[in-house]
Amino acid sequence: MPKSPAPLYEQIRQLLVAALAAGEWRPGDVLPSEAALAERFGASAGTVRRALDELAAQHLVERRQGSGTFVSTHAAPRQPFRFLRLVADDEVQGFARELLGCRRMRASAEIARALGLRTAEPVIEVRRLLLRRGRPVVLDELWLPQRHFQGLTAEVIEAHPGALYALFETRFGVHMVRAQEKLRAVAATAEAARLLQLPEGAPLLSVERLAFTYGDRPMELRRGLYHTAADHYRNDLN
Amino acid sequence: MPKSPAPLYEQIRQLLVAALAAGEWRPGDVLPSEAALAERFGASAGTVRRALDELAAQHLVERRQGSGTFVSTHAAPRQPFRFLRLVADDEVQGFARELLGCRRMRASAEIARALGLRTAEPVIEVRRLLLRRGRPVVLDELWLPQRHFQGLTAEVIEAHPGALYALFETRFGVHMVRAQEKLRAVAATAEAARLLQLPEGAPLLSVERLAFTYGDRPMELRRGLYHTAADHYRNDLN
DNA sequence: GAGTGGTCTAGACCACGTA
DNA sequence: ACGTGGTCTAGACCACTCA
Repeated sequence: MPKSPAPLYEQIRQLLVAALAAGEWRPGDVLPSEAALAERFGASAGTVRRALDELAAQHLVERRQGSGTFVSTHAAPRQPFRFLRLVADDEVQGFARELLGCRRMRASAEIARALGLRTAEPVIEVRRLLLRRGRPVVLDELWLPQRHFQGLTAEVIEAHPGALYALFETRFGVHMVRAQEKLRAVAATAEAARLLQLPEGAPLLSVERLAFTYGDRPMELRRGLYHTAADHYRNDLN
Repeated sequence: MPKSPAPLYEQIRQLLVAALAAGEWRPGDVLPSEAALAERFGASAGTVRRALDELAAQHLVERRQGSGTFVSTHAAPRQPFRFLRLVADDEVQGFARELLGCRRMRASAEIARALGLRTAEPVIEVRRLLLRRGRPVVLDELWLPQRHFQGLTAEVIEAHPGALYALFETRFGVHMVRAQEKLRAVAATAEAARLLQLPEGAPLLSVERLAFTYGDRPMELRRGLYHTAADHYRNDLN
């Protein structure tokens, strides 16, 4: 509990997040206008505007002058790989994908801890490759709490043309809002080397990601192994 | 040239950046109050406030309620290593430093291109180790345009207790504002292995950083090799 | 042309830090 | 007690999008 109550724009921001989490508006939908929201929350337009600006800064919504304020979506619009920081040295864009597997399993202690589950709760494991110019550059393994992703199978993934996070939105109503990554340099295991067509022991960039949906609830643990010979992980520091 | 002129708050922001670059206020100094700046620029307090908020979001200034608006500094206050994303797995903080060398040299083509110099222009090269619990974890090499760092020697570095970027501010008036990093996994060379006390070929995280001062002028090229056994590079994605 | 977000203003009041 | 930034309001006008 804060000593002094949070400012009104912050309270409104939280109410809007709660409404987004409850699905009042889906990704891609347009929100009510500032004036309408001001009336709904009994605040001035300026205060609602501030709340919306904060949400836009967090990429929860997207503002378009003349059109309205829209719920952000991983589908279609901008980058289909908003959270993927791997870029080609020659700036070539895009990846091909190859699904390696999708199976149900029970959460290891580590996976359970990361996702806030009990050990041995059911999770779904997905493994795949990302390729650039026909060469594999990323080996991805990811784990999802099964209760939020009922019905996710290899067929569903293969049938979906867009990014995984777009599939999660449209099919399961799970929108990834932010993520934390831990990076390390590791030596390729025999299996990783085989899949990435590298010698065993080759240096790989290990990227462990925990992705969160509305309300900071962890919804995906992902471990990527990036081959960084002709690609690099780009990061901007402010 | 933009068709329509930039908004007033953006013009004011740019004027403030220019004043910061010209040294009208030094890192740590307090800026004039919002009201004073509003009079100076002939704008309303709200418009100046917006400009200052943008600068605060970019970490160019720091606002303290009741005290004033201050020019950001790498010296003392918050993190002495604002741009260093390497954290210990057990969250232990801080590093010891060991200077390996500081010498004048001529810019290679690559260094010149990164720093916007002509090939063979004079630069200063610094090499050092960062240690945690007595063990080396980072091997840093960095290159600086000599004309902006006249008088930088090993003795000057050794005599300075704080972070390098704090030294650059106080001694050379160069404040690093933002940076771009490119990360790769590489195999330790013989020399890197020796300095980091690792077997040759061990996987290392290579971090190539280009740091910019006011006005997006590149002022430092740095290449770090991070040993990521008990530490990891942390990144937050929004 | 109607409706949306974007800019700019003026003013009131509050919260905080310092002397 | 004073000066600072932080919040909130009300209203005017502009710029853009789309039917």
